[in-house]
Amino acid sequence: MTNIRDLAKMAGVSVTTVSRVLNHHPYVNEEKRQAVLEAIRVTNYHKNINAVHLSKGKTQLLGVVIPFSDHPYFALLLKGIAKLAFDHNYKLVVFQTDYLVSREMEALQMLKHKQIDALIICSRTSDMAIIEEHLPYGAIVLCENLEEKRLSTTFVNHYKIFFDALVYLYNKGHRRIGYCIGRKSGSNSQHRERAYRDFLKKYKLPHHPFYIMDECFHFEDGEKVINRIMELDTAPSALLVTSDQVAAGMVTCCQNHNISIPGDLAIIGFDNEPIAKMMNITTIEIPLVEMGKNLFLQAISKDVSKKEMSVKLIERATV
Amino acid sequence: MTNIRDLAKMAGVSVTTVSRVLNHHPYVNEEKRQAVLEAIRVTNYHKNINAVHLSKGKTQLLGVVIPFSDHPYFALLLKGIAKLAFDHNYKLVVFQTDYLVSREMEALQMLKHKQIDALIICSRTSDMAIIEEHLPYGAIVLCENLEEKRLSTTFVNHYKIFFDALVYLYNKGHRRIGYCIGRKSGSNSQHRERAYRDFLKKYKLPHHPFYIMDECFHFEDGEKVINRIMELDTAPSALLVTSDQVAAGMVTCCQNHNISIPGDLAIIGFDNEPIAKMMNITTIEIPLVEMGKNLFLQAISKDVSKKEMSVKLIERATV
DNA sequence: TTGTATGCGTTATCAT
DNA sequence: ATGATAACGCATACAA
Repeated sequence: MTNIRDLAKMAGVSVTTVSRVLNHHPYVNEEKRQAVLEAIRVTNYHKNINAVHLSKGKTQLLGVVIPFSDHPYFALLLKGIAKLAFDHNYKLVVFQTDYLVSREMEALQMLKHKQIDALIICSRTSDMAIIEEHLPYGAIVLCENLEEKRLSTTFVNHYKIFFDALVYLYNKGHRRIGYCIGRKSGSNSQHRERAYRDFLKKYKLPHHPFYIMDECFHFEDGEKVINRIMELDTAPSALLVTSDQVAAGMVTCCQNHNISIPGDLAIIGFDNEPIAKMMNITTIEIPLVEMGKNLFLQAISKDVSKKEMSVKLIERATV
Repeated sequence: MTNIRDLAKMAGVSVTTVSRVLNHHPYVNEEKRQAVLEAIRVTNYHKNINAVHLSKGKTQLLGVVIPFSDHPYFALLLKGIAKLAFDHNYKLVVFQTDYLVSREMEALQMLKHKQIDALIICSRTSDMAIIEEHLPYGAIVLCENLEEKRLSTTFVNHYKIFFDALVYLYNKGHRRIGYCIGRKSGSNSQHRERAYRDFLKKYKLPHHPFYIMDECFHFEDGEKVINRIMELDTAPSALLVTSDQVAAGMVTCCQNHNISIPGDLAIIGFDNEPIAKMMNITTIEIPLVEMGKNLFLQAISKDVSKKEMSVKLIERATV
């Protein structure tokens, strides 16, 4: 494996000069430059990037933490991140956590070990205390609305979105409204729960614990939801479903069970994933690719920033 | 940023001793070990992994090339890879290529630059000549049935699968059978095309170019296929669809257009993705997660191996 | 059991 | 414009 010193010897120049032509620095005689280039050519030389990283203290590597890679929500986020990463010559190390803290810790460890320059956590599992502890080692970007002054975030206002969607359903005549979320513990879910409670209070509607369903992530989970609803004495007449995947699963399942949508059950999905368009599902569009792009920019930026993205209700056939 | 030398000074030992306790080597006095540990504790020390990489010439990083991250086929492959990567303490650098050669080259470059130890290419875009050229820099694993003796592969027998599926449809009475694939140029597609031609020949069926549709990857593409079929004078009575995503899109679209499945159109999907089960789609199960695991093992192995995985027809309601 | 010295391949500083 | 040399932080052969 030929190195920069070998090149220097071959071209009859110093390593510094070699380094200069390698990095397109000015102040190098054209003849010598050609000599170096020739040495590079004959030896089929190429840099050992690890040496560069050690010397520079940077890796051009960005960590991205997602719970699942096979979910459109995160795939679209990733798409936005990857787009800008490519443009800025960054590579991505993807951590698929399945919501396990241990996996997320792995990413944090890599930041500490300087193997990645910064870390984007699309959905956090570990405590904020742990996150903050790792802030000295590099930028950490999150997707939540947080007070913490030392880290950047890109998010949507889940409280407002949820509240508005609930009011929308109320105005359509619905009085028995439930919702499906992913994890119960996520901070986004807490905002949603607060919105739900505030909504019930404002409109003097009774609280029905069975109308709240968690662990809804994938297409298949839509089936579980419908099955559970069918067992209820008084089923909800409308559901807010925080993923079009799950909403699509519900629509499919309802067809099998001859449940009419929106007649028997109205559904509002989230994200405006491609499947929502095809299945004509009313949904709340979240600009995931744009969010991904912003996350990347925040990750490589020296400054801390907070960015709220706006969403859009797309009225289709399930309400 | 404290380093190994600082620790040595603080603990009153040599850097070698520090390195020994850091790497859990034997032959180190317990007292000194404690002294080093104490120094590590008070300084909150942690290794600079880049230095380790430079010194060792390895990174514990594995590259994975996929065209899309938001497609279940590749997501499941990735899941299998990620599972074993975690167990073996490897991290993954994911390259999402969108089938662009330039993106794939990026991955190859990283291999050349020793930033990744090996590379798994789940769907190849660049020429084999380019791939072979990079073989000296690390293991490259592919998902095709290849002769090349210097690289490992994990694959399914696309020729046989296609041929058998066509015969299956024939035996069900179908005489106008078409198929949908992703890229026309991929080597897997070539095997399929050969199977199709051989099938037509054997059963003396006419070749109808319009029965072959490419660029079918995602859910939405199912709609395109149905629209195209509806414009045909004599539409196919059955379709082999190389992704359950697309098959699901077709089923959904057919419902909107009152096209009966399997009455008007029979469909066999591929992969046995979760959506196929929910929508009751007849499909050919490919053990993607298992394939992913095998790909990983091949990537870190010193030996070259070829592994054919077997598939299973799952009969459901679309044929 | 421990330490010295050197290698890993590059970049950066400083002098000329 | 060019070069010598010192970082960068760790691993390891060899000596003791």
